[in-house]
Parts: sequence; C-alpha cells; structure tokens
Amino acid sequence: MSHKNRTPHPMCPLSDCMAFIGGAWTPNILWHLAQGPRRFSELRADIPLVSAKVLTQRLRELEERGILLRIVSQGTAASVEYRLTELGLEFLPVIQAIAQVSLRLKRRAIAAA
Amino acid sequence: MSHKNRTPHPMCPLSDCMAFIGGAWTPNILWHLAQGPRRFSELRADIPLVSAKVLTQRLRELEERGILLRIVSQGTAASVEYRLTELGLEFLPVIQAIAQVSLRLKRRAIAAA
DNA sequence: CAGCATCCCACGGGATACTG
DNA sequence: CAGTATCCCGTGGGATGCTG
Repeated sequence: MSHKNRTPHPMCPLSDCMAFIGGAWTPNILWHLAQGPRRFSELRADIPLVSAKVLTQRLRELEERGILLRIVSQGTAASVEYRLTELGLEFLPVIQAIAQVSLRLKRRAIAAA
Repeated sequence: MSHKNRTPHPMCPLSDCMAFIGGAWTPNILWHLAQGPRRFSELRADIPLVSAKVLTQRLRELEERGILLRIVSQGTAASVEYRLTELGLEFLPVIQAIAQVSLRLKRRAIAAA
C-alpha cells in the first residue's frame, strides 16, 4: 500500500479502513493484540521477522490513531503493555475475515499439492 | 504493504490473504468487481485516481494468481472484461468486512464533528 | 526491557507520452 | 478502447549499533 496515498480516494468505500491496516505488519499486530494485551517483547516473539524499528513505528501510529493504548508500568525494569481500545476492537471483524480466508487458501494449497 | 516481504512470515495467520490484497488499490478493484464483471475503462471510472499503469499491473497480478479472469472480446473496438473467479469470490467476506468498518468509521467521524 | 538513531535500498506508484 | 514505455520519486521497511 502503500506509500504516498495510502488513502487513495475519499470516495472509495474501503479507504477509511485500509488507511489503518494498510501497513505490511499492521494486520498481524492487531491479530496478536486481539487475544489480549501484550508487551513489546511478546509482540516481537509473536512476529519474529519484524524489526524493532518497524514494530515501534506501527505501534506508535496505531496509538496516535486511537486503535491501541500504550501503558507504561514502572517497575525494576521498563515494561510497556499494548492493548486495543474500543475503536481498535472494531477492526477485529476484518482481521478475523482475513484469518479465515488465509486458512482456506492454505487448505486449498495443501489439497492442490 | 509493503514492498519486499509482502508475505512477512509463513507462520503469520494473515499473510496468505494479505499477500493478495496488500496492494494499495487491490481491495478497491475487488470491491468493484464484486458487483459483476467490468471493463477496463469502467474500472478506471470507478477508481478515478488510479493510473492506467498501476491498474493494469494489479489486474495482471490478480489474473496470474487466479483471482480474476481477463476476457478479450473481439469487436469493432478492443474490449476486455474482468470478472472474479471462484477463488476471487472467496475474498469477498474480507472486502465486505473492510467496507463495513469503513462505514462505521465514517459515521464515527461525522458524530465526532 | 523497550526502544531510538542512522544508513540504505527496493518497490509501489505517479506522470506523461505513445500504440494496436 | 486498452493498454505499453519511460522516467522519476517517496516511503516502508531492513540492518546494525547504541541507550535509559
């Protein structure tokens, strides 16, 4: 999606949502946060191939847009928790639809092989 | 989306689907084809801001991946029709979910204003 | 632990002009 | 009508190294 015009045209009925989940890793982040709040390092473990830089970028972006909350707990070591807001929960139907189609495609691929 | 690794990691449960609809305009193309087969120029009218180059690229890509069919009709003038395959139809739940969330977000924005 | 800084590049996409 | 050809560019993202 991808670069300058992530929201291609205001009149497109899909742009408003795609502007949020357009990033390469964003859907996966949301998917893992759907199970419940998670810490930074947990998300890194969930999505091994994402770099720390990009993960931070996406999380900050999602925070700015009100999709998730960043909660810093002051303990002996730094600890930050991310959790979906109510607005963030609204995206779950999309995430789940994507997951279901992915599953179907995988089965199809297996059946074809 | 994405550039090099549009399919971030095989183990991500969303990658298989996102690899297809990751392109900036792809969801919109699918959305307009969901209503029925459409010609090239019609799609251009549906999505005014997409360039011919990119539209062609996405359509070719979707054809290669078996999501749509490209049907050339030989008449007085060149005419090409694009229609979703059965595989393509499998993506409609995602497209519809995206459309619904977009609608909700729009209402939310209006309510906030 | 949870980042930030820096450097670097591939690729998606835009603009314009031209063709069968 | 339905593209192709060419040039150009911004941004998302990767890699590595460092910090509070």
